[in-house]
Amino acid sequence: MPTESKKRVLIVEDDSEIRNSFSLIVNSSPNFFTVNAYGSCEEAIKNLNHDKPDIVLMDIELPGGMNGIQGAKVIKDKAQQADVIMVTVYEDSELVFEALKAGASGYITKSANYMELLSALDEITKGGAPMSSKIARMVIDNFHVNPNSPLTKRETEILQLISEGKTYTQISEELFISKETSKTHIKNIYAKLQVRSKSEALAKASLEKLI
Amino acid sequence: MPTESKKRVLIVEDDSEIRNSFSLIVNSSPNFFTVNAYGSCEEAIKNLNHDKPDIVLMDIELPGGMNGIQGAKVIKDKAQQADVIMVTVYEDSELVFEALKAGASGYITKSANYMELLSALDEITKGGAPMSSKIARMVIDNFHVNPNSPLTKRETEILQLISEGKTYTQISEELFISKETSKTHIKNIYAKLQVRSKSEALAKASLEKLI
DNA sequence: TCTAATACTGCTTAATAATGCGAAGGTTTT
DNA sequence: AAAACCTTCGCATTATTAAGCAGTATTAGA
Repeated sequence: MPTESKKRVLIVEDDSEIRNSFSLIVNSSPNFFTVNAYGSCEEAIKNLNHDKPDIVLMDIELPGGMNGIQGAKVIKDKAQQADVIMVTVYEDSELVFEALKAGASGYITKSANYMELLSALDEITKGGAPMSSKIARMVIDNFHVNPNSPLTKRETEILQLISEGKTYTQISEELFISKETSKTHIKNIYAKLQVRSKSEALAKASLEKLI
Repeated sequence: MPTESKKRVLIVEDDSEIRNSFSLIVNSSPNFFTVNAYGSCEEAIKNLNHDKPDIVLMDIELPGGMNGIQGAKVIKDKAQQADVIMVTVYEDSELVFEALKAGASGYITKSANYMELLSALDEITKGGAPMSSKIARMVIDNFHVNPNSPLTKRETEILQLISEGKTYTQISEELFISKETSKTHIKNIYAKLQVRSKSEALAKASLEKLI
């Protein structure tokens, strides 16, 4: 594969040992090459237009200024075509979801060996989302709706309509019930969830995966 | 591995050819065995307490009565310990997310061969979430926040507080601004999103991934 | 079959939220 | 330097929502 069609990989990692090791592995592949490797997001962002990365390997725990999550956000803003893979020592915690929200499309650990790193690059190149078993499960579990909801079917139905932004009147029209009935159902929902407004009900519903 | 420690796999699939083929593959493994194979959810659910499956391979497109998504919901309700893997011909569409919400922990295609099926079972057994590259990416993309939000930083901050169920007063206290200022920001958010209430703003924000 | 849970309807009052209008100081972009 | 945008603040009015209180009808389970 000629250099021109090789995927351009950008590395952002403060540990020079890991940085060099990753860089060597990337360059050992016929399909990828390290276009640059920086110790901070700031440097990487400064040279983004010049480096034009296809893939960014982004350390999540960067010292000082900008961390990997903020960095991913900026990179996805300035170079949407770039796929960001987070590199981290921690596999659990809220950080994973924050990174995904920031625009990361993959998640590998710093302990990744030759094979694991290259297969992550392959996976993302073919439109996938490389991640460990554990993270895949975390992500999937995040979708699951709680089967032990305290709400009745009707209440859940109404909560669903609230989440679509419907007013009392719209809900009653949609369900062919009186406005007063909608209000009663919503009152009951509030009592069960111990909230006092639609927005608060939605916050709790999202937290407890009721819809 | 003695039978007692083999994982109990339940198959729900209306096509008898696929059903038998899957059953044979499962039984060929030293780690799994087919505890039963049904053509409908109803049958499977009826015998759930007897079959005690560890893993359910659930066809998503079932004819008649209950489809695979409804089936997954009931199974996760009656047998929470069971991991459900959806089996489907379609890989895209809203169905994937519906299945995940219903409680599925994996997603494979009907064209899955020997290797693919067994590695999906292995993957789910070790706590992962087997799925194709395409679906992994769909799922991950679903987390991404739109980097081209029409909202300003402050407006996004306020929208975030709205999503936590906060009132005008609470928002103003939290941000050390007057209640009137909160109202102005929210008015501006409504204008930009073309909505007329907090709930509607949240619905639109979720749709367009603004927070 | 009874009965408990759920679904439904209505009224009143108080609290919040939504809308429209105007305005001023600060920052960033052109 | 002007223009455009962001953030902040206030007032008046109307609309919608929240809450409390009361009751009937229907349905699913013991």
